[in-house]
Amino acid sequence: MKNRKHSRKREAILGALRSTKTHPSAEWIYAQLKPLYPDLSLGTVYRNLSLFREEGRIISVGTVNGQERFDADTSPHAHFVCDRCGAVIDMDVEFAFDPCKAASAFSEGSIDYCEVVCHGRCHKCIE
Amino acid sequence: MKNRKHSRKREAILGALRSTKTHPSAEWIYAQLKPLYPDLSLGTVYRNLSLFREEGRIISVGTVNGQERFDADTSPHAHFVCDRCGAVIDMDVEFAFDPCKAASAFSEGSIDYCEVVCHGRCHKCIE
DNA sequence: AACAATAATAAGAATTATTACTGTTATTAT
DNA sequence: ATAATAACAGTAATAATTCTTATTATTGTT
Repeated sequence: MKNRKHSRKREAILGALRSTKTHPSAEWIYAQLKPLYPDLSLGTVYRNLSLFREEGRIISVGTVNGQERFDADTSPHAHFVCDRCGAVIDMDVEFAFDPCKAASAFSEGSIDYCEVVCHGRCHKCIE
Repeated sequence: MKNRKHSRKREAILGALRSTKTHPSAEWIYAQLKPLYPDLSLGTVYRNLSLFREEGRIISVGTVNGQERFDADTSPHAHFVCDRCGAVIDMDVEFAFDPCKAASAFSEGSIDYCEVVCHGRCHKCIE
């Protein structure tokens, strides 16, 4: 969009997010990449994640335990959050509706996108 | 439930949340009550909101601009968030489904509750 | 009413996630 | 090549929330 220059680290950040389905935090991505890019700065991770989100290349899944979680899969799909361990899991459940369409009757504003987040306990935490 | 003593301030905090449909933050509730209870502490608001949530008497609507937002209406209903001004509005839209039921097929954990949040721009911000 | 037991609170320090700033480096265009 | 500027590291700053401790309020019991 803007005069954006190429950057190896930026690529790596997006790549790291795309390589996982764990919906990680900025901190997690930083920890993953730090060994590969020893002079990587946490601020760079935050800044680039913000850029990606502004561009619509990634989405925010919301905040879990005070940390924002991201997803490189921008297709509409629901998420499950384990309120005990903080895991965020994609829900392959087929929702029999599209929240955005269902909400088109909403008269108090214009809707860009919708999130569906279910909370509970994951398998590992139930046992 | 517990050995919980009665407290005027705790009542006031819940009352303040119940008195509005703006889904306020802890800070907002604090600002509302401070004139009435000059020795009210922000920490008290946070602590009691946490208690209410643990008891299921209120719900968290999520984080908007870094601040958690609360709702005293615990019945399942969707929310709209204006990404420009941060307003949180109840959606009276009748969802033609119950996310919790729709998600009962989810096999990776047990679901306690679901949230549906739509993002966009409110009327005031569109003009 | 006085009293002990203990829950609730105020105040502020501490923690933690995120953002802003500054000087340097890397990338692109000329 | 070199000039223009985006991107960066490193650090400082900010802001929301939680934690700690001494004090106060509430409740049940004399």
